Amino acid sequence: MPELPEVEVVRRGLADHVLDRKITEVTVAHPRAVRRHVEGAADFAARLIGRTISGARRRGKYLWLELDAADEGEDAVLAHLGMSGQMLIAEAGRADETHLRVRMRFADAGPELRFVDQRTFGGLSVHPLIQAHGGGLVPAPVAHIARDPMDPAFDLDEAVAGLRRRRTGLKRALLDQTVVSGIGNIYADEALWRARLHGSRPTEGLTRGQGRAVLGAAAAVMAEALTAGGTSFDALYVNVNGASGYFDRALAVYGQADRPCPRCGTPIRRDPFMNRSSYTCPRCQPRPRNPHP
DNA sequence: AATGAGGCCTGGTTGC
DNA sequence: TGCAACCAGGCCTCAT
Repeated sequence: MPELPEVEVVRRGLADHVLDRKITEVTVAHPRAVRRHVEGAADFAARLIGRTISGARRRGKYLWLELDAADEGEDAVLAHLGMSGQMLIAEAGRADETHLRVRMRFADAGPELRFVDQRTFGGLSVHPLIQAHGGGLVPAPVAHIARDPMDPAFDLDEAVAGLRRRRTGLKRALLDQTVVSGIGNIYADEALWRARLHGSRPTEGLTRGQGRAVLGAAAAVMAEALTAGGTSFDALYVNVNGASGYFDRALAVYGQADRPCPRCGTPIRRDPFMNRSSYTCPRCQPRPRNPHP
């Protein structure tokens, strides 16, 4: 499940393999993969052919490749990996993946870029770069996405204030990409556990200290995941596929139902949450008396 | 305006 | 054994 650390690993891989390369051929194998490019697959391809990739950027879970320049109004290829999306660098001639959705070939005839996505929640599209609401030059659909904790311009106190302005449960607020971006279900649960807070705690009752604790924990756990994920892929495998090495060893609560809490030994509990699951330690993270539903 | 629920997807797993 | 139900979950759309 690509969240911020996984997407950052992909971004770094793309920066290593596709920068300064000129696109000469684009194939869209599945129209759904470019559904957010409203002008259609043919237009998507036409806008890329002849362009040179000049930057690999990321905000939260969104990733984009700048084309030719990084000025306002210039285009970028926006990628969202969704649940199962992968960006792969593949030697030309290697067999197609079962769920290959988009292929890009380059003028240098070197390795091609493939977007592979089993569940097609993700996709690619081309957009002009605009000023984001919170600052920075981003593709238009990313304008409403908040800065993430790894952004040098991330403002922790502003993010805490954003959390406390919400009228909802803390975990819902953490997953809301307009308050702070990059956090998904896995790192939300890990951050809440580290901060010893329950996700159904109402945001309006959150102290500034608690807000800093949970966002600080989110930044820390994602930084650790990035370190782990950044070491476990070979040169041509851009996607680390969920930081597989990290998942096994370092997750304290996510997916650990009935296993002992690493801090106190109490069995971790799994509860339904928004058509998915939340994992908590019932002792370290007691449910508040006034839980947000 | 802000919040929350539903829907989109497919392969692996679980249960009858 | 075979098949159906369930599960993973980010994000967009729509309703309240």
